[in-house]
Amino acid sequence: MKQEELLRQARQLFSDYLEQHHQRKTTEKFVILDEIYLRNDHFDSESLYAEMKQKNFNISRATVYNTLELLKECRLISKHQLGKNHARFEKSYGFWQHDHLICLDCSKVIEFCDPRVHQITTRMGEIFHFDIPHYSLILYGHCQG
Amino acid sequence: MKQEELLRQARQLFSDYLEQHHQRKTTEKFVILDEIYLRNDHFDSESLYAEMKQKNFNISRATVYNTLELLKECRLISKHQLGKNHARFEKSYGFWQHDHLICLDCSKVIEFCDPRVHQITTRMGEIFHFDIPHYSLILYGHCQG
DNA sequence: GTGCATGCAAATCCTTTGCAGTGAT
DNA sequence: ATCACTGCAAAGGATTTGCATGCAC
Repeated sequence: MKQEELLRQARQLFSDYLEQHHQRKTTEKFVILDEIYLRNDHFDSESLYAEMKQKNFNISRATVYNTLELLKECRLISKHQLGKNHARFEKSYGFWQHDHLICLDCSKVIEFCDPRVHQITTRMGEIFHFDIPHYSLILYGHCQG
Repeated sequence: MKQEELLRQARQLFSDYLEQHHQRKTTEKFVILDEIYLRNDHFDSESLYAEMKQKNFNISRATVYNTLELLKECRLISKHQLGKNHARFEKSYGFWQHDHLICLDCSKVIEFCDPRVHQITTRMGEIFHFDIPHYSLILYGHCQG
């Protein structure tokens, strides 16, 4: 799918979500969505905020955080808490669900998929009678090891 | 294994570790180790610190954090970053490695084991040529779901 | 005796909150 | 016209740091 088409659909999904949840469709929210879907990396809130400033969008940190929360709720982005002061976000609409392998030396992030992860969440949900809408799997290692 | 025997071995392992890493064997470090091995829960640094205060051990937060770090390095405890301001520790010597399922509603923590987790870490290590000494798997769900 | 570890408090980091003003409905 | 959303700056909580003192070696 083309990048523009993906963004168009993401905007539509966000718009629908805001409507359903009686949230106002502000310019700021959509500017932030656009910015995120232009990026292809694992970014943090500060670098997103900095990029806004640099492009002369007068958007506050509070709004960045509020919008990231909304986008997370409607699953247009995913958030990964890689460590205490190390939260990272990435766009998720139109991409495969995946997990992360992080190098403890150079902080390189590798994405991987393994069907067994889903099997585990399903099985544990059954065993303990939990509905499991979300999980976090992060492998920490040394590259070239 | 009896609790006292487990603690005795943990103390010995800690002592050896400190010696090998040229760290001083202070009273504070061993008092903290004892305190942790008396507990059977997933605790945070503040509750450990509070318990010290309550028992009239004059130990500072700095020392609590320093010692937790050392105990983590020598694998006598494990640390789980359940969310940004939500780190939890538990003793790990003499216990099976396990992962966690957390209820988003009542914060209940369930421990589980699944051999597929280890298979995944091994496989990804092979594929990406990483040495993977550590990982984190946390499932977030709703109980009674 | 030397100098690393400790206690204390201030500093730090990311994130959240309070408030007054703005703009979406 | 309403009142939820925004920008700004100050507050917040967990953890780290700096410095003077004390204790392990």
